Amino acid sequence: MSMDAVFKALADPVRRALLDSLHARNGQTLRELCEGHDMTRQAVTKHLALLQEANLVVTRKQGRDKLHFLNPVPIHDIADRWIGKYERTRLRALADLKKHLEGKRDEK
Amino acid sequence: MSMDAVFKALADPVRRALLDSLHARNGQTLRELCEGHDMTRQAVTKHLALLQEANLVVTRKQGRDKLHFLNPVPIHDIADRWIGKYERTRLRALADLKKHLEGKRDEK
DNA sequence: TTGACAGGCAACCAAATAGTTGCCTATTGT
DNA sequence: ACAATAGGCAACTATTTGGTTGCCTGTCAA
Repeated sequence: MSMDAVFKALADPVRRALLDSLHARNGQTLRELCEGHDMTRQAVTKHLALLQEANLVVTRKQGRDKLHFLNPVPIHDIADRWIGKYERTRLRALADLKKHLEGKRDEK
Repeated sequence: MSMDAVFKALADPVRRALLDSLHARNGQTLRELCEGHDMTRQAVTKHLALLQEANLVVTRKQGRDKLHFLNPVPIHDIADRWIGKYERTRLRALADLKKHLEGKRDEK
């Protein structure tokens, strides 16, 4: 699964709001997800398409409605594989940062 | 600190590679960070500017060199505040997803 | 069966982004 | 002093992106 698609999908505040909305209440229809967003249904559809490409959202057609479900796995993967890597050596980076700030203070 | 700037900064693979590079060796100059990227120095400068706006990278001028340091705090914050929220209810979302898949199988 | 409602598709538009080139300043080493 | 090196700034271009409008299909309910 392309991690880049997930990062790109998370980059937009509207899309994060859509995830938040599904997080609060899963299985919403397109119309429901449009509420509170000052844009057309088609614009929201496009955002949802990106979320689906990133596998963050999965859908099911039910009658004339389309239900949207949150898939937390890609977020979990990012936390695990990518952020975890930085957390592991966070203290070293912070030490470097401290040294940098001290160096800065030394100047002039 | 604007969380949006951090997400936006992380959305680009070049910028994530720059963070990885600093993660591997902190305090690199602009020229050093340019190595291995098939683009001009100015393009890399622009990427670094976004990383600095997101407070993911901090710099110090040393003579005619500019040293770049990784600041892991914003990444930590995202893991903590944003991803943590999804992790907490991950099992419920996965249960919903399972139900959704079962529902799909029932169709037709 | 027909009107209303949920959603899909495609063309189009404007703004943001990623990149370039050209030229400038500052610092270093000889 | 001066050539080489590190980096900054601004203008320009092309592509991507976020959004719109218009129209179409499918489903439900009266």
